[in-house]
Amino acid sequence: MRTSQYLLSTLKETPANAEVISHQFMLRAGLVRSVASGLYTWLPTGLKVLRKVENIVREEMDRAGVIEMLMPLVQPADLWEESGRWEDYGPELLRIKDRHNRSFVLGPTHEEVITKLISFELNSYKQLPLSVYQVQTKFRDEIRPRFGVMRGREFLMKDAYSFHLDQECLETTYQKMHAAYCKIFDRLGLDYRPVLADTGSIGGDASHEFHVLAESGEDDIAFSDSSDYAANIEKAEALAPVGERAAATQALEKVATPNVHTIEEVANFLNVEANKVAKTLLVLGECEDGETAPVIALVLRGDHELNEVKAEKIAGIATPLTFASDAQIQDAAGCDAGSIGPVGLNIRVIADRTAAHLADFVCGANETGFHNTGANFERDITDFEVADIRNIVAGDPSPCGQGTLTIKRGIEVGHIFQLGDKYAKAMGAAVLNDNGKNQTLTMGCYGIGVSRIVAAAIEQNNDENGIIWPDAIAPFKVVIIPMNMHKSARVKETAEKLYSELLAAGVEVIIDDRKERPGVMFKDAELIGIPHNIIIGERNLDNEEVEYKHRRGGDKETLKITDVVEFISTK
RNA sequence: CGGUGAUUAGCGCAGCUUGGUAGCGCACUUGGUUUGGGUCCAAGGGGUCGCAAGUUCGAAUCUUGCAUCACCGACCA
Repeated sequence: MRTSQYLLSTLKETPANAEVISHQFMLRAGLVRSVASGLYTWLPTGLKVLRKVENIVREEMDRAGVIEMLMPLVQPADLWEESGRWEDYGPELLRIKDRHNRSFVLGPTHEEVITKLISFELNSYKQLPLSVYQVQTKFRDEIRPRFGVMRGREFLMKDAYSFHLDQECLETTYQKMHAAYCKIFDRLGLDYRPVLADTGSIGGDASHEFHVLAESGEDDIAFSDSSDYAANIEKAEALAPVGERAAATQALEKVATPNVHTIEEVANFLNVEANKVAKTLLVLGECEDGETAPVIALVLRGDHELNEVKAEKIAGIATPLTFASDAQIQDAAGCDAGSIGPVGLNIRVIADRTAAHLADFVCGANETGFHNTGANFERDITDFEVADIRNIVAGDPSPCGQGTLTIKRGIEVGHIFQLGDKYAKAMGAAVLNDNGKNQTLTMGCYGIGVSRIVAAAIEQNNDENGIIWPDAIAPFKVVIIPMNMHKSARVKETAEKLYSELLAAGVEVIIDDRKERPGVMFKDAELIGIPHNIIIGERNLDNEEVEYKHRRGGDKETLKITDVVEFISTK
């Protein structure tokens, strides 16, 4: 490629509405342009990177015996009604109508289409197991798209689905996929971790997420410092404190705490640590049609946060988790939100494991402007349940039993699920087993955010001058930067010679043949992040040499012109 | 959806308070100059001032409504 015939589209200045590094560099390096919120055009350079990621994913899927196919972006509403997700998926599912007023969706994922297809295509257990994948555009009408292509509304995803007769077979494929994913992220050259994950709204049993570690990530990942345990904070279990709860030593006492609401204010006002205060949150329980929802109290230690995913899973608590309104709080506790406490509360009380370990603690007195001190479980609160409902915090013991947890930020770039029979049952995907009986299939699904990987790779690989691509996904392998080739016939001749030799050797090379000063060419090459730089100048030509520099840094070296092609080919 | 802020040339911004010929830098075109890290000089081209209504002799500027974009939160994965 010649820059003179290419759409380079680099920007000197950072566009005002790009916040994160990857978004800024993707715009400045001319990888993408925004069309509307969460919708992007991929410019030539960006597309090259996107395709490289896609191809690595494709190669490893193929190698793992997964078969490629392609499903439509637009899907009929019937399929979604059949799976139940027409109702369950919510407004993120973009619903559209055609000219005949028939309802369709823009596919946010393809479980429905694939499961329906498989229900027609497969008849016998002898055809199992089967794994298929596609690389397709997905559309999710995110409430707030952000960070460029990191969380766009339209994005490129690899989604794979596997079909099995039983759980054991599913688990074998799941492990193969796990290994294939590790291979993919290894090849991409990213610093990533597979972590235990919650299965979320897609449902199912077991799940791992693959995270690229980066400060700008939207997820918190918990790691053990002395084992390979890693889990999304949504999933990481908070163990019960060891030992018995301390015995009560203080009497229960009601104290006036005027205009004191938050845990911080309560702790300051009463001069105690936040970890000696219990906070009580009221949420709604499940209700039958027509009934008023019951209110349930969740008790946490003052310095801990509620884990909504864990709370939602407790039987009787409404999904999605809904906090009680001010009126419902008044009704259930008889006070404002800042003064709720478990003592004397006449509703279901669920205490977090750590909160349940408190003794002589402070809590709301269920009277606006008052708190209790010296509160104790068993003595003052007789009827309560204990559950793990908090987020783990750094320093907590690891659930694996080894070491303590630290927390890092991650960008979710892959997610694998064991789905079970949720969709197979709903869509009637079954085969005859070896007894000639109909048997519902068991499924797995496996996603990789292809376009998100491009952004994640930049988050992890950049400096003040621009992107530093991992070699495997760089848009070009080599850039030839001739110094003043419009003045020097020797430079021009050498540059052109090397360019055609590299092309002939199958190397992805771009030559900067613009009539620009050297500084401009260096800056652009660095911004775009091309790994290998060949610099050709008069000063080295007398020795039949050119300079070589790697984007990642290190000293410039000189190469004999005759050695360049081989040198680059071995990189 | 709640909160905050923004919208003036392709990009980054000023002008608005106090209404009166729409500006600057980058980019672009032309000529010259320079040539190992975003040269310098000169001359140019390019704007329904987000949209609509209102006030006014006159609106980028004041008023109202709407739209779009971004960030924080909630949501989602």
